[in-house]
Amino acid sequence: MTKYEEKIYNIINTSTEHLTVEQIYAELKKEYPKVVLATVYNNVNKLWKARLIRKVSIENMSDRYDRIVKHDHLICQRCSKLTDISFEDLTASLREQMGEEFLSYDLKVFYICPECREREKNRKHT
Amino acid sequence: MTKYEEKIYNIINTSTEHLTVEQIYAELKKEYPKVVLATVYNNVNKLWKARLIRKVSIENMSDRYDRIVKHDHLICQRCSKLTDISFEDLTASLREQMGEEFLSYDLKVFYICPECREREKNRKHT
DNA sequence: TAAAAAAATTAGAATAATTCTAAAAATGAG
DNA sequence: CTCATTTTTAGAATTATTCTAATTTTTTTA
Repeated sequence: MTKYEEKIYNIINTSTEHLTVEQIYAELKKEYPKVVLATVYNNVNKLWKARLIRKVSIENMSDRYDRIVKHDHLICQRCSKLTDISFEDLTASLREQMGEEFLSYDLKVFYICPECREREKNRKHT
Repeated sequence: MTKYEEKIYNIINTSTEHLTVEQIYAELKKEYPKVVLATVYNNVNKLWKARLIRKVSIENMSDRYDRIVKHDHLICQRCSKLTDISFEDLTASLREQMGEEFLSYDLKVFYICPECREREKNRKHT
């Protein structure tokens, strides 16, 4: 692992958020001010291909990078806020339904977050 | 519904594939050669906001548009081929796990398609 | 139905996201 | 240390998408 690769890996793994390439770039610059955006692209792709990080694609948002530890995602349909959550593991059920071909799955659950819910409730009253 | 909106809606709903904006544009041009790409963007966004079509985002692929009818997606980890599939409905289980806040979910299942499986098997033998 | 208002479409510029290329720098093996 | 390999850099190129303002089409209404 090169120094940038390692640092980028650490940034992603210690963050509680789901970072975009731009955010990783901003973070990386604090330690290495001369680094260039293409380096971030190169390294996140390398890490992703090596399955050391996860890429999260959501409609109308740029890709985000996340720890590999298995978990699901909760997305607010109003503000697009993205939160980690763990639902009951579906592996057994999916393997049963589709056999040995099964590799992995990605589950996104949509809801309206408490903040947006509150905001909408207030709007209705006025 | 405007003529373009309707036609785009029909293209998406009668296709067995998962179309990109470019593919919809190409198809639409057959009937309306003067149409412009921005019109496709305008209309798919309008349809998507009205929840009349579905947007499918997968890592490293441009967004695709799909019929709204509830189904899951199967994605080959080798060739990225995207297929429709229906797994056991998770609504009840998710509602039980997270309560009334639950709105909907999106499940993607990864596997290696028969063609890629075959190709890899052959490669191993040589 | 004609004129006015509203909505949709167009062309093309602008922006954003990502990849590519070739040169320079860093690393590593012998 | 020296040559070969890998990584990084800078910036151009490409792709995807949005925006703007003018034009066209559709709808409303007097």
